[in-house]
Amino acid sequence: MELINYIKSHLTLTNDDELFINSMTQTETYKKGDIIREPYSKSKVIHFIHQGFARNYYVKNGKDITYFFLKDNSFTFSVDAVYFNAPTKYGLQAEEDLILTSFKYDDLMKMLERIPKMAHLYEIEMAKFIKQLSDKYYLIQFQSAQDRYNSMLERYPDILLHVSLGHVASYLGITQETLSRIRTK
Amino acid sequence: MELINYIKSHLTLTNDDELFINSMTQTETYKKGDIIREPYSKSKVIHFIHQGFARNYYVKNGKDITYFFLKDNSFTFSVDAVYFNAPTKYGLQAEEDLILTSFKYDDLMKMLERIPKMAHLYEIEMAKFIKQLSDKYYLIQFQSAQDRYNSMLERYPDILLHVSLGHVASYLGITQETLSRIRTK
DNA sequence: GATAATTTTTGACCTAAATCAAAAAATGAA
DNA sequence: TTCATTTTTTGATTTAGGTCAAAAATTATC
Repeated sequence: MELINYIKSHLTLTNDDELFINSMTQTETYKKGDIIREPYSKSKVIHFIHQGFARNYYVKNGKDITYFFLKDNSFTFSVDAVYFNAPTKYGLQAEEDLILTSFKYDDLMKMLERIPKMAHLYEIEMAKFIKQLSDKYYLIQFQSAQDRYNSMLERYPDILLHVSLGHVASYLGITQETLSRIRTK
Repeated sequence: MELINYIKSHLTLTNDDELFINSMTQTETYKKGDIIREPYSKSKVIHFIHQGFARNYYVKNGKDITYFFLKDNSFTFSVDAVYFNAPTKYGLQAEEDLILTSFKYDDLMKMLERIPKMAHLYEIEMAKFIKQLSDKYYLIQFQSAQDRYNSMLERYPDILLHVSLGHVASYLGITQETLSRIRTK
């Protein structure tokens, strides 16, 4: 869904508001595997996934580890960069061909000033992110590899269709070999 | 620090604003070990820790597991209850004698309406929470028990002084026995 | 201060999952 | 369709950290 339609599905915009928002956002396309943001960037850009599938990742001891998967109709940005002016560990990569609509955090603030009811939408988006992080944390803290895979199957079966085994394994905090063995059980 | 002073350390309040805020908040004290909120509550109350030390916890297979530690001058509430009207897995317990200032989420919305510049403070508090969750997640995803303890020592040495070994161990996602062995290394 | 209750440490053993390595399968390119 | 590259599976081995149990130390209660 386009960003503007996503917003309009939550609140009513005047024509002028719509033009204002469009003037502050840019839409780009990426190919599968493209890096949208490198790790250690301090970019304060917020991305909305219009179409496709992406992931946040980081590199640790030479290993590529998936931090988060991102579906269409979701937002992503670096909390470290935007709120703490610090480089983020996490890069952003297209898992498949991608259409993104992006805007600067500072411009978001201008939009919220002009269209105050959008602030609540932003608040909800932050809450969604907290909930996802929190659920994921719960999943990993004391569950076996099998349990982790099971709840992935249950909650995000669609992700498994889009993504290589290695990316899922590191997301679940297990090795690729272990995940492979679990799947063939 | 008192909630009102915490707010005033970030922005200027008129006398009227201050009275308004005070009229919507309540301060209570708790003893070490007291349960402030039971797991599975749907309470939409936001707590500010004025003095003392607390933790979020949950129970899994009969085991008590620490989800998060909470220092003074921090806020805590259930994202599930407030934003998704769902019961939260997590309870809230005083790790030591506690003074809390509490207010309802709905009343926070009234405060933000009246004092719009407070909205940014709330936004920052949500961002802080995301950062903490995110850092904690990073810690647990692919680090050894030793590494987890080390970064705890480095980043939150104060927590270790306040809290029993078992509570710290479950927070780090390891058993109490393992943590004990690590400490005596 | 003695006893009870809780918390922490130590020990022996076991298991889930990591590591290393190589084969098989799938995907892509020429 | 063949060859090259990447991804997934399978196998053998190792190990970090879990489990169970009991002793020691600390803290709380009468």
